[in-house]
Amino acid sequence: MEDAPAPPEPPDLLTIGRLARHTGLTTKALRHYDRVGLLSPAAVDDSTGYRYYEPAQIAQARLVQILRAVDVPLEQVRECLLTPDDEARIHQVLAAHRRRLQSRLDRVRGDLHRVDHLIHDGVFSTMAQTEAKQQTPEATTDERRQAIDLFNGVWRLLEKENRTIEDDDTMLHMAHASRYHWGQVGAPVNLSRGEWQVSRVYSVLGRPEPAMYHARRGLEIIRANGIADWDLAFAYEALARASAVAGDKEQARVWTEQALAAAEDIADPEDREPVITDLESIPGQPRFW
Amino acid sequence: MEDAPAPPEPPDLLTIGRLARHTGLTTKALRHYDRVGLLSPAAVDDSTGYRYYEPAQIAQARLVQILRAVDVPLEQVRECLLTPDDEARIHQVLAAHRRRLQSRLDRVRGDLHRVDHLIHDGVFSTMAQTEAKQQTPEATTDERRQAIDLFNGVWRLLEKENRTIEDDDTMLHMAHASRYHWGQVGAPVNLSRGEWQVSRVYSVLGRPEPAMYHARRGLEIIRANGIADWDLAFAYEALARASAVAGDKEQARVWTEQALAAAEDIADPEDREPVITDLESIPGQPRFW
DNA sequence: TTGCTCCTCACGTCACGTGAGGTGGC
DNA sequence: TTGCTCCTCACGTCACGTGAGGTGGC
Repeated sequence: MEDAPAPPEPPDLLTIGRLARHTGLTTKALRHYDRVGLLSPAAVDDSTGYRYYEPAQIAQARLVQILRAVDVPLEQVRECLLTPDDEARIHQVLAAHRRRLQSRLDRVRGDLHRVDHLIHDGVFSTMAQTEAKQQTPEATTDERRQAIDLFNGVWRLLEKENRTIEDDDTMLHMAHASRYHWGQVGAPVNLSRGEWQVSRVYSVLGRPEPAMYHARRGLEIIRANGIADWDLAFAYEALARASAVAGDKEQARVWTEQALAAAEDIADPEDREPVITDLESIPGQPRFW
Repeated sequence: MEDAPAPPEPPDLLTIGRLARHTGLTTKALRHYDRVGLLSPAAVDDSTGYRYYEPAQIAQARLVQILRAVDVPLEQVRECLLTPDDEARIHQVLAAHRRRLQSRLDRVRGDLHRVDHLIHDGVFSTMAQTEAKQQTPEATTDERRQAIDLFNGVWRLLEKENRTIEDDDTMLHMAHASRYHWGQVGAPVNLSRGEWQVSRVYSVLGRPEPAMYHARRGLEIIRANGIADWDLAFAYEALARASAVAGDKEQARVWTEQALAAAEDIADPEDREPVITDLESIPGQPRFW
């Protein structure tokens, strides 16, 4: 009574193609999962090499599909399969993956902005600038160079997808080191930006107390020196983010409004966008942190 | 009078390490560029294998660094080096790369949203839904399934980074096909979403006339059927985007305001964010298109 | 002798996709 | 006989990074 020719399969077992159709995975992918031991068939025909899967494996394969569809790395998927039906474990994996994706997003967004600048200013004038910087390594003091390099290094780490705990240490101290060197050679605006970055690092690391502290210091420096425009908007952004990390949604909202208001006063409209974009990455839902 | 021990180098030529320091590239990267013939040293010492670069190559290497820093593929970098000082060519490459990055951004953003939903709703309830869908393939008509699959297929192509002209063709016709099948079996809301997607495809392909046409049709269907909420906001978004593609900044601004106003009325606040985010990817600067 | 720069392989990365070439049963 | 599903290698992807093991001149 079957309308399709029955493959030579034991009853109730699925061939690789059937499982593929049940799950939205490709047969190539399923063979790959077998090879790497992520999801192996319940039985294999010795003579033909045909793979046969149990019906219970459909759920597992489907879980793999769902996780891979949002690009969870195979190793993390493996962890989810090891402790089946462990919603808490999966939740952890997803939370970690969310952070990974956020870093990726920041990175791509950064690339996009820089490409826009290259298009806008032209590559050769950008090159001329870099050249000027690098040809006079003595003109800018070593310490200034160091402050800049450290600042950029922190950015790179913030955008790194798989930071180890050691990376976090490095990033943390590096941010302080950059701020320190700015303290030796920088203008007030450099100090406030240094405080901003230190605050950002603490927010990303989920430590509201220091995040809030340095965000406040940044704002104080800005006010004391009559700095406005872009830097002011970002000072409020830091406060909003730190508040969100602290779980204070109400305060986060208030500071976000302030940041948006300050963004309105930014002279160059093209400079407004980064503020808005950045504000968006503030976790509205503290449960993700 | 030199303070560093002079490497055994012909006068005025740079060793690989020096060039690296001049450009911010690593020596590993420079050796790689040599291997693949992207940037080869002017001279190589036969006995030691030492690479020596001409001072004129500093500018080339620096260009490579700048482009790679924003992740321009090596093949595109190669094109920029072939016609030196060709700012127009570089501009083209950068414009193409901007599109690539935009696709990447959309993709990561999509993953992030889906992860949020998985975290919010739980993986198992998501699986239960998928199961329900797939277990009753006869319950939903084939045509409905086709409309959905085509719709999703268009999304995948929109997020693809290196669309060929054939991909563009496929995407275009696929969007119309999806809309057609919805026309056979869908509710008005499906039709409006179909029109929205068709409009989006034309916008992405830089064709304002049809983009505008289908955006308008989408809005008409929505109004005729009293549809509101999210769909209404996106209808305005499509009009804003199409206007931007047409180069009409003023109209784009007006429709964007409308979209934002409509977003305010969306019941679930979590559903507001996608609208805002999407509005942001509208090119404010038509020169990029 | 120690340091520093330079060299060449060979392999790893990440998750499969793409053939080539062939089998087995309806 | 034709179609369809299934199989196993082997190689490619992208841009380098990571050792291992060694050289050459101050």
